[in-house]
Amino acid sequence: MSVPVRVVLVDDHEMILAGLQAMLAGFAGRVRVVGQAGTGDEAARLVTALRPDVVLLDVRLGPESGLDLCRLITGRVPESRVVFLSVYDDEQYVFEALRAGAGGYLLKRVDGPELVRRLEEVARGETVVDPTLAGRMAVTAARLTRGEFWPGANRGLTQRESEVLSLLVGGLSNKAIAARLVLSEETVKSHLRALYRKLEVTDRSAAIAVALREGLFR
Amino acid sequence: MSVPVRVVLVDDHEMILAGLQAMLAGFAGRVRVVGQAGTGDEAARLVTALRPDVVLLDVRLGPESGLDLCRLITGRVPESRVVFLSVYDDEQYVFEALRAGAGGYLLKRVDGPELVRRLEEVARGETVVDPTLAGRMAVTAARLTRGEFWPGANRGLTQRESEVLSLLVGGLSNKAIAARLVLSEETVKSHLRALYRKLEVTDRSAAIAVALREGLFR
DNA sequence: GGGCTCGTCCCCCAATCGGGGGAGAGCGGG
DNA sequence: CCCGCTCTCCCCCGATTGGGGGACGAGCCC
Repeated sequence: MSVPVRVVLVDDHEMILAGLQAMLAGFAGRVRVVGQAGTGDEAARLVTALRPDVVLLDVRLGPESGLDLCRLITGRVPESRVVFLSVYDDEQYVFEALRAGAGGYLLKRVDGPELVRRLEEVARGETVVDPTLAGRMAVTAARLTRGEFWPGANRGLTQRESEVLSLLVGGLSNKAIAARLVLSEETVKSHLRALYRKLEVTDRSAAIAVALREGLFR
Repeated sequence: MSVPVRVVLVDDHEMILAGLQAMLAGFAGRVRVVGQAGTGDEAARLVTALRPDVVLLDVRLGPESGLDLCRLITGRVPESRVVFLSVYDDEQYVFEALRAGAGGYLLKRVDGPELVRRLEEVARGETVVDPTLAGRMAVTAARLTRGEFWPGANRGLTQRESEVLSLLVGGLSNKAIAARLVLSEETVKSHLRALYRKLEVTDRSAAIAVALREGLFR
C-alpha cells in the first residue's frame, strides 16, 4: 500500500483537534496529519501552502461557514479534497456540502478505523457520505428522479390547496389552473389567498419558491 | 437483543440459496431463514403464508422481474420488507428497486456479519443501500436538488439574464430584483421580456417552472 | 465606419394578480 | 343541533406584471 494520505485538520475546538490526532495516531502508515488549523483564515493559508490530499473540516467553523471555506479550497486548491465532519445528520447539510464541492460528509461518531478507511477512499477520488445519511439520501434521490418531492411538513394545507399548489408550481396561470381543476377562476384565487397566508408569502412566485424549498405539493 | 429476524430467501439458483443459508447459519439468534423459493410464484405463495420480516430477493429472478414480485409483496404483505440482492452496482437499478417499494438494495459481495446487520436494520424499518452505491446516489441527489438535470442547452441566456432568472426563481418581485441588482424596475422588466422569449413562456411562474425543470440559472 | 449584441432606461396599455370583503352548501365532531 | 372547516363562487379595487414600441452608450468584430 502506497504513501500515507496527507491530511489537514480544521476545527475551532482544541479538543476535537486533539481527539482526531489521537484517533489517527495509530494509523501512521496510512494517514499522516500534516497540519491543523482553528480558524478559516488559518486553514486557507495552511491548505494553500501544504496542498494536502484531504482537508477534514467542521461544518460549523466558529462564526464562519465551513461551506465558504470549502468553496474557496475547491476553487483554489483543487487537488485537496474537503471532507466535512459534523454532528448534524440532516440530508440538507449534506446536499449543501456536496454542492459546495465537498468530497465527503461524515458524522462525528465515526471511529478510527472507519475514518482512516474513508480518508483513503476520498484521497482515491471517491465521494464518501456517512452510510446512514447516504441511505436516506438515496431514497430522496429515487423520489426525485420520479418527480416526487418530499411531502415535508405540510403547513396544514388542505387537499384542494395542495392540488392548486402543485399546478401553481407547474407554472400555470389562475385561468389555466381553474380550467384544469374545473373550477371558476375566482375559486382558484380564493384557494391561492389561503395558500399565500399559510406559506407566509405575498405572491405566486414566492409561493413557488417556498413550495420548492420546503417540498410541499405531492 | 430481541427475537431473530424472519427471512425468506428467493433466488433461482440453488447455489446462491445454499450460499446464503450457509452465510446466515452462524447467526441463528439474530436471523432465521424461515423459507426459500426459486420462482416468483413460489415466492409469492410463501411470503403470503409466512409473512416474514424480510424477503431477500434477486433482481433477476429467471425470466420474471424481481421488481414485479417486489411490488406484489409490498402491496399484499406490507409488513414484509423486500431487500434486493444483486450483482449490478448501477444506481439506476437501485432507483427502480426503491420505487418498487424495496426496503433495501445490497450487492452480492456483502459478507455474513454485514448482511445480518443490514437485515436487522431493514426489519427495524430502515432502508439500506450498499454504501458504495448510496454514496454515488447521494451525489446524484445533490445534483438533482440543485436543478442540475441535463445540464441543458442554456437557451442562450446572457449573464445578466441568468442573474435575473436566479432571483426570479428565488421568488423575488420585479421591484425586489431591481433593488438587488441595483437597476431600475424597467430594466428588470426588459430582461424578463427577453427571458420569456428565450424560455418560450408568457409569465414568470412558467419561467420559474422551466428554469427549475431544465436547471438553468447558475 | 458599420453592424452586432448587451445592458440600461423610458412610455403606454391591457391583462393578470393580490387582498378585502362576503355567502352558501356540505360534512363531521362535539 | 350548532360550530368549524372545506370548497365553491361573487364583487371591487389597486398593484403588479406582460407586451409593444423605442432610445442610447459601450464593446466587439470585420
